[in-house]
Amino acid sequence: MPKSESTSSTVPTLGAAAIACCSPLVSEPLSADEARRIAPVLKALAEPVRLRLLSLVASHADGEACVCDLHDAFELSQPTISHHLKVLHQVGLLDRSKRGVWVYYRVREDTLADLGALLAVPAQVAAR
Amino acid sequence: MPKSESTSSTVPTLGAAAIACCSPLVSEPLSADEARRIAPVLKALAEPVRLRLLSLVASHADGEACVCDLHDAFELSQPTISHHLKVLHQVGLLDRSKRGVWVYYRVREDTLADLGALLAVPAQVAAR
DNA sequence: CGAAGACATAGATGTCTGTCAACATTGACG
DNA sequence: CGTCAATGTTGACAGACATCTATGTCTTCG
Repeated sequence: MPKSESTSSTVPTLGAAAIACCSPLVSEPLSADEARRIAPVLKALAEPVRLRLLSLVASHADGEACVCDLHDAFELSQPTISHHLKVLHQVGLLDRSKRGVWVYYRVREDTLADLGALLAVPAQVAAR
Repeated sequence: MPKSESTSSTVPTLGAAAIACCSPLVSEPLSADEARRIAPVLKALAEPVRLRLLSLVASHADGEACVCDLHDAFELSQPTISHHLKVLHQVGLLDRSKRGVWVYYRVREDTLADLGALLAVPAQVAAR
């Protein structure tokens, strides 16, 4: 019986739930707590290799990619790639699912979209 | 005669120009160069204090705030706030303008909006 | 069972970074 | 001109982080 992983719920305080609550950055001052919750998600993205990893996963066929595919795209050791994927997973930007020997990663579009909305500039603010 | 600063052009390789070129993260794989250009901007944002600083500046009256206002909102030394503001300025997220003794910072909405667009999930991708 | 392959974890190491204290700079004002 | 107030700069230091090698854990397959 194939184990149906539930690693996604390992870090319940991060991910989309940490961001969806907040109004856009430029609309009202962010509280210290909100900033502390959101910063790790941005920090996970703020690394060239992880940015490319996320982008690669998202644009891969079927929206998911296994570690081997991703590893081949970089000149980095497999543990390093694994480490970066873990970081992206921990903050809720990537979903993991193990099928057979392979582990597939998929972009959590809700988290990414929430981040995008947080950074977006609402029309009434832009017309300043 | 009040000096009209041009500190904005100190780091021409960063800011909005570094991001506006790229299609959304999830649309196609990011090149290594694009990732290298974009990551510093995200890294500047990926810090709780800087997140709050940007948010504070944006929601301040007239969209700008002087260092003294910002400093008062944190329990950090003035040099530390100054350092964070410099980081945000260097990547093109904040504009500086000195008027008399005070230095006013203002959010560069173009850079921020470009970042938001980069992270946004286009409709055709979301409908997967 | 045993070997091989895919991925994760652990420990080590060099580099980056957030913070502060001390000092420098600049403009207002008596 | 001299003092004060608002910012920026420098140097130092502790903690965080990206990367590697070595090793561990599963899963498949002969």
